[in-house]
Amino acid sequence: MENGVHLNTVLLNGVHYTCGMPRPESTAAYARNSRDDVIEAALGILDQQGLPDLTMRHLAATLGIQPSGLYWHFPNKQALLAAVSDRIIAGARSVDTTGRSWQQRVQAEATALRDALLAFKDGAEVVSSTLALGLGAEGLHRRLTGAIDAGGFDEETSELAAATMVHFIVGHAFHEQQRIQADSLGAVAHAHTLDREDPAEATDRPGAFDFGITLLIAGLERQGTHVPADPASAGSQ
Amino acid sequence: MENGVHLNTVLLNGVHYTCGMPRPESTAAYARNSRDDVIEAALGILDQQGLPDLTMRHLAATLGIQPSGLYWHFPNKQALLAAVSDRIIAGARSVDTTGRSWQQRVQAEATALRDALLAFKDGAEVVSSTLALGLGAEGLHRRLTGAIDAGGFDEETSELAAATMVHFIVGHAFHEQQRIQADSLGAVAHAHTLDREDPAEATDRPGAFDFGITLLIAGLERQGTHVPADPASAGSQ
DNA sequence: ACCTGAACACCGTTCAAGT
DNA sequence: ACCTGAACACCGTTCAAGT
Repeated sequence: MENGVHLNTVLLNGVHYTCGMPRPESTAAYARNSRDDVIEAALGILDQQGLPDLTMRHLAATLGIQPSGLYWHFPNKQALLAAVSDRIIAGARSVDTTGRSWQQRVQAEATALRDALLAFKDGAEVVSSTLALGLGAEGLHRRLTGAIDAGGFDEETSELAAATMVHFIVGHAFHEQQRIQADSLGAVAHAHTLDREDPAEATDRPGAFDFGITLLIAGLERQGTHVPADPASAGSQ
Repeated sequence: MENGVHLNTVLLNGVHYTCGMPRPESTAAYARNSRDDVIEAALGILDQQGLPDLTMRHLAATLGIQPSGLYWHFPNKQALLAAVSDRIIAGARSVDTTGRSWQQRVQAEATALRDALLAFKDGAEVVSSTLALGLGAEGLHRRLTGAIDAGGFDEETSELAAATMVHFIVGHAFHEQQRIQADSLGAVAHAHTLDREDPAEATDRPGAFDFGITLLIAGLERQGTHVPADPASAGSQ
């Protein structure tokens, strides 16, 4: 793959790499990517090839640098994925609040966040791993708590309900994205092998997402503002 | 690692490997594991080392065979993990149904399933990936739909509600397990760096799980038996 | 400030062959 | 029935050094 032409090293040897100068006509021996360039390239690979192909080596090749060069921008791959996650979440469209009930607002926020996860291939999986690890992607929580707060619940209720919704939103999107991929891969292969009774198949009917969110909102409406901590729960022990 | 002593190949050369015979005193040149042995060993590694150490090579070494030997038992690693997932779910304790409301039953089933996920290190992550992929772990769905059905809901409602709960249960357990691990690793390191305001930290207070399940049950109680398909939902388009 | 070059210590999977 | 041996095509990460 190396092109045999001689590099312009003679020119480069005389450069004073005055550090402050931003992108000096890009006459450099290597790519000189910014941290943002790296994230953008990662999002590109993610969307067009998927998470399995988002390797440090592949990403580096896309940027025209060596794999080790990435470690100047990020301490490790997890940190890179956290930055990618934040970008995916930040891409969620903003919701028009004016004149809407808190229920409508929660529905709209949840849908916007789900759409953001679905906008990138394997987006839900990336965000899932990132927020399980406790890195980034707090935008999910923030927007949902904000919407629920409008219902006048106490802070604890809002946060717990938001956390419940986050798990559902991400889990549902993850599941749906995998199903899309499985369908596109095995569409022809399994086309006439359809003796369908798989319970996982029942989940993907349209409206499953809206149903879940509606269920949680209905739960909040019924609970009111009190936190259920009574021993009547048939719970853990 | 190879011990220099001579193998008992002389004895082995005379063997008629009559295929039906089960475990013939185990006088064999190699380990002769059953498929079940492999799953058991995988569960052992998972529980004591965690998912990152559950590699085909490590697993093979534990069983005393070559990595390639595993591919006689399973077509690939995903299939192995699916079998491991099924085992984890099957380990959920059974719930005493007698004289309990459907709400209590749902709570108990959900708790039993969560406990099963938490019983093995990284159990939630393994099950999460498996059921996202659409392989196995349907035990989760089955038990929850069974419990919800007792509330007299129509089949569609039961299944959608169960799917919602599955996402919450797995997501919550995943999150909690990662937090446990992060705490155990960085307990000393971050002990006096605690200027806490992380919203993810607010999630892990005890009762967050019960809250989520209670919220979903309350939602079901309010929804009754009708499926919300009216255009009043502030949903996706 | 941003990257190279080279190495280290790994992966999952295939396949012919052995017993 | 259950596994070996050897190979293929990869991984993430470190670190001294270069410009």
